[in-house]
Amino acid sequence: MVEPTPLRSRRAAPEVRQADILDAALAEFSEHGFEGARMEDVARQARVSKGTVYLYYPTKQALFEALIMRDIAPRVALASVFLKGYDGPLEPALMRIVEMVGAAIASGKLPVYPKLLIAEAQRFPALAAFYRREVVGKMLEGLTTLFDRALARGEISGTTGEMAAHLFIAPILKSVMWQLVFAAAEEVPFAPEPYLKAHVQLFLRGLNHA
Amino acid sequence: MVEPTPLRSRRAAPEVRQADILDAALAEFSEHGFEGARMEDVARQARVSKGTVYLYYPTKQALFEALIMRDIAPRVALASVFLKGYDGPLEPALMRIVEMVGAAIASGKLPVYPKLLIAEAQRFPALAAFYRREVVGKMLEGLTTLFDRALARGEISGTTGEMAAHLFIAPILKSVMWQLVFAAAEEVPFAPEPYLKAHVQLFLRGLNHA
Amino acid sequence: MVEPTPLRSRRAAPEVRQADILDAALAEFSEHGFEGARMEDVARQARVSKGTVYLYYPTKQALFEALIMRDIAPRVALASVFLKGYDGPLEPALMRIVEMVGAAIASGKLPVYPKLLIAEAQRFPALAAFYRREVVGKMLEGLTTLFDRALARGEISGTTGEMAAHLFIAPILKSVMWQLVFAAAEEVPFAPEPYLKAHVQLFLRGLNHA
Amino acid sequence: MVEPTPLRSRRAAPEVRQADILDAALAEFSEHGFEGARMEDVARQARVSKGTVYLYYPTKQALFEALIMRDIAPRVALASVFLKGYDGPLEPALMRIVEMVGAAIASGKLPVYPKLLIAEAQRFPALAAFYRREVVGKMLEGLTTLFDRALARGEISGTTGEMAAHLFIAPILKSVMWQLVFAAAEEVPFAPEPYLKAHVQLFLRGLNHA
DNA sequence: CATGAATGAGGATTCATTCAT
DNA sequence: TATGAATGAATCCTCATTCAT
Repeated sequence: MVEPTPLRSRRAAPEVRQADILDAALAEFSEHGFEGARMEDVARQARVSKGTVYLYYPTKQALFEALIMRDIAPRVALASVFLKGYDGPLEPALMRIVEMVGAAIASGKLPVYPKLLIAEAQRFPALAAFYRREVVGKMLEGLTTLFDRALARGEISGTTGEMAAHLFIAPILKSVMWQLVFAAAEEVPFAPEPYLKAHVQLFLRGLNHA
Repeated sequence: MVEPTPLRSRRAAPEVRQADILDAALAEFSEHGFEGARMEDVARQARVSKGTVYLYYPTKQALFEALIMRDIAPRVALASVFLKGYDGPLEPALMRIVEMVGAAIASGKLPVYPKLLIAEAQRFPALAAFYRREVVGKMLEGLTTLFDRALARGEISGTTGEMAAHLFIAPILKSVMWQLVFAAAEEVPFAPEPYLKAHVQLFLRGLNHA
Repeated sequence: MVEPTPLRSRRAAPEVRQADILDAALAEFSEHGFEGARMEDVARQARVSKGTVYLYYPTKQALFEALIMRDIAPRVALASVFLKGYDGPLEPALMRIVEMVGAAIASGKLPVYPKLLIAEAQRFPALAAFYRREVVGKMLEGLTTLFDRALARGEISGTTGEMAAHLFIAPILKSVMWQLVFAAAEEVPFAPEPYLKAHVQLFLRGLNHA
Repeated sequence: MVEPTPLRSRRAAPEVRQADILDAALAEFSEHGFEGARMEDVARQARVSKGTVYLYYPTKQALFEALIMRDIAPRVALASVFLKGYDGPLEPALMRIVEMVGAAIASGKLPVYPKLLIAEAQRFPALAAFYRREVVGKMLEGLTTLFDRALARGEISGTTGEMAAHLFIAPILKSVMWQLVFAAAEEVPFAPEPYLKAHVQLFLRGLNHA
């Protein structure tokens, strides 16, 4: 007598469902943090039942980790390939990087992963370690290679490639955090693009850029 | 029905109790974040009963806010006085600042407030606004004054005081976050002192420091 | 972390569970009043878990209101139909009414709603208004119709139908309250039947009943 | 160093304090019922400390009982003396009674004891018994005497004095409850005076009043 | 595979009562 | 006597997780 009215065609491919679930999880974790996110809301937003979420991800923590894994690996791979393959002059590369970050911030599609990681690192040391190794590590490696080559070419001088990499990313991190934390509280929003471009210029000058 | 077993002499000065409670709250919020912290644990760590915590702070959120307020006001005042009163050469001032940050990181007594703020900003917009205005704003003001004077003296050039202030703090923020997020995950801990000193030197060179 | 021990077969019809829960709520509210009733006890008595109660009734107040609604609507409808459809002589109708009340009191199955309403009216003005309108109002309407017809027939005289209705119910209310309040305190229980029958006779004589 | 600023002269006579406390208790119990009333609010309203309340009344229940005792004894005594001493014609006496009740209702100073009793009788059987015996019992005794004398005089007939007493008070009880429960919910407030006067007339006619 | 009703441990908050001062 | 800070048992409600269907 009861006629179930599936909200979607009864069988979407499992990959599709998993993607929906992770999308929903991203939205919920972003908005409420790990503790604050409710599995029920994830399920509803993914248009599946609570049980289905548990079918693919046995715990809330597993869902969180899967989310991080999914979204980060391809981006890191892309960036890493770009950085390691690049052998041109430094300035355009750095400019391109900060332009991408600036555009991401401006578009409002800023990934909330850094914020989530900062907030939840203590709760999930394994996750922090993973992020440190696979994300931050890979990115720093790529940047270090970039700067090492520039040093070898004599394009810059006065530090090591690794140090340069660490120094270079600091204002990027600051811009991202600023946006994530203070966006709502700022009367006059702090524009990241001019800031990041000034950073590149000052940074290169500091490195005796030819 | 109630059989009280005083955990300590019935009368410590209320200020002492409040301080104990806030200390305990700092520890618990730092370790578990806002959601994860349990009022019961705060009470236990402060060696008072749950009821006593509520005697002074009517809600968990009020406790959180009181904590932020207590620890931040005096530090900001101190730093602000120093920065606005200072009129000497730039380099020693910047070095002193990064040395203090480096020492704080090394001592393990790093304040967790930035991390807490980043994690909870969305939940407490008012708190984020307060922090933006009273802490970050005051510090940036002080630094802006510092750089403006150096610009006026011709000690540096090529940017504005405000931009310089924003650029200067980025690696400090990165160091602090790095420590708070990755400390446990690092095989070889990233030493902040050399990094911050290199930052100052590169930064000043970038500003055409005389 | 959760180890469910189903207290009954996992699937009773939801209507059955809701009925069980409302039955349990009636018992608990009757015995302890609104504040005194514990959701846990309601759940235990309904042989479901606390969570299940909240599944159907999101708050204690919602449970209370649902309870009132469930039990009152059908009774009022029945009584109202009877009263409005009746067009015979007055005395047998009034006698039948007081006999039903007397039987309810004697059977111990006296509905506690009037008592609950009196106790909680201040806390739930909306509920009091509902009760006034849907229960008391409908009953008085029915009785008013009854007396108006008797007046029109010349069977009684000397007042209005509405006044007669209000006067007629007073001893019924008193009997019910008496039972609910003093039942346990009475050495010699006050028998409601003779009282209510005397009421009808005296009442009709007062109305110049032919 | 701390200079206590007593809210009143340090030592008011204990009787005065007790009276203040009971006044406050009446207000709080009336508004919130037994469970809902908070000892702290009673203390604040009586302008004493919580400890002082407990000095005179060891528990909340004791306070509640003391309150009932204080306010009821004298009123009952007064009414009882009046009723037992009265030997005049019935109608003026009954009219005087209903006028007093009507005035009390109209003045808004309706005593909330009946409502409190109804709400809390189950929780405090001893209190219900006391009320039944000392208040209701004494009042009914007085009324019974009144009606018995009228019967003896042949002023009325057709029932017993006790039955008449019970029947007479029903509309009074109804009026009081009506006011306490429905006052806020009524668009057109039900006026008790005409109702009660109609009651007396109909009641006496029913008793074959000469 | 998918569902969603059911579970119950957990945690924030309240408040009657105590007792050192 | 009088105070009010301190206590902690009690209770409402939430939500991650389970499992019968």
